[in-house]
Amino acid sequence: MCSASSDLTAQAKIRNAAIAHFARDGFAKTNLRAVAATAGVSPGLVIHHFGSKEKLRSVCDDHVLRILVQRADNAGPSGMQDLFREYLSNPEEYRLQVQYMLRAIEEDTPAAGTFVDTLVAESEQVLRAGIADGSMRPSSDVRALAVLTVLNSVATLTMPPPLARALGHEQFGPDVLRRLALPTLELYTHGLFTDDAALNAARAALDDSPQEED
Amino acid sequence: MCSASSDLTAQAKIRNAAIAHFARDGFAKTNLRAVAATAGVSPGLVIHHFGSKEKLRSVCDDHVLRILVQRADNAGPSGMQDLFREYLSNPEEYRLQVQYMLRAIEEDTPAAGTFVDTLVAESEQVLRAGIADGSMRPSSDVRALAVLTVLNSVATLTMPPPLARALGHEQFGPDVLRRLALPTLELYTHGLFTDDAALNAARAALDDSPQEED
DNA sequence: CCAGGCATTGAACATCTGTTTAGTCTACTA
DNA sequence: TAGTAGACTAAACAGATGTTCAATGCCTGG
Repeated sequence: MCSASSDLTAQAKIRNAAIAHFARDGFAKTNLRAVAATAGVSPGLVIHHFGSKEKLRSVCDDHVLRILVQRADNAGPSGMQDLFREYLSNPEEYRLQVQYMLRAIEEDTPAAGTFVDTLVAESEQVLRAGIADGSMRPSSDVRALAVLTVLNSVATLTMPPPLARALGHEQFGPDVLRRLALPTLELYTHGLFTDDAALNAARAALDDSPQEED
Repeated sequence: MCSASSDLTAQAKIRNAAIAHFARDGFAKTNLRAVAATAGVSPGLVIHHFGSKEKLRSVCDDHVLRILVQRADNAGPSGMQDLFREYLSNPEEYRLQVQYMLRAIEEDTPAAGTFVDTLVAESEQVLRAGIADGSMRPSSDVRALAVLTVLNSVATLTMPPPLARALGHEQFGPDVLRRLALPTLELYTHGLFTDDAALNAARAALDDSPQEED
């Protein structure tokens, strides 16, 4: 849509280039000269417009955050499911933003914090609704379950290359996601264990040492 | 046990310092001067003994890998369960090594690749055994399920700070692990959904777009 | 047309960091 | 005792990188 780089202001070109580089290589490994090069400007202009590499990062954070929460709001409160669906159906642009935010989560950026909070809150809301209407099983700790589902979703989208290779793919992508979809849904529908042995053992173990000892 | 740094050779002190720094800050953000400082030697000596920062990394990789697989072998082939148990019961030392290896997985190091392959293979073996003796439900894709369980386990141990904070903790640690244990076991025992709607929908969706059938 | 401000650049600067080098000290050996 | 090899250090080197600066071009308001 708005990918004609000539139409964009230099600030926007720099920001987009930075988002791409930060998403692909991470913040530390990205240097401003490379960002300036893909933006088609001089290194000095980056500083002139954004002040410093760190401020550039925070601008990118806010920009991606705003786009993602806006999309999430448009798509309705179905939690992480949307992330997957959009990831599968959408072109490069959205993948880039998701990848950027996942990087930001790893590097513990403020914007990533609010993004995660949003995801967890939505997920918890979905879980409580599902439990209320009987489509989901009650849980002993809905909050923890929400964190768990978000964690597993984020982990899937950030799947490290070694694990992707264990499935026969060079790196994570739509193919891997499709391959994992069925086992994941099977797990979420029927569970894995056929009896309560492991669960009861865990309950007993947690009762033994209810607090932390270190 | 062997933490009296005076007893160690300079090579070992440098290696241990490097492992600690790589585990805490990652490879890129770690500089040799910091490693040399915590090892109590000069920067030049690091190069003198290891040749380069990259070779130092590979030595650390192999060292940690050897320790971890040795522990895994001692504990028997119960897959990731051991990682958690040892993580919970053991002092700093083991946590450091696990953290180091998780960093290596993110950065896609050769040693991390073999470590992941070991985990996935063990996990798949455990799953097939469980399915055979009836303690686990059959899966449409055992290999993918093995990757999924390893992925979720690794994700839990590498839980990013924003998600840990969503549970009220400053960062990941034994407390968070204990908090997640019960919901995880509940999920693995009973599943989450009360009917097959989502599962059947996914099956239908995957039949619609059978991208590749390798 | 002019003046001033803004975008932009190329070069320079300062720092960080991996690495090299020359030299010192120590320990062992003949 | 003398010599040699290796551990070790301090200093310097070289490249990368974030940032600054002076200068140039461009556009706009007066």
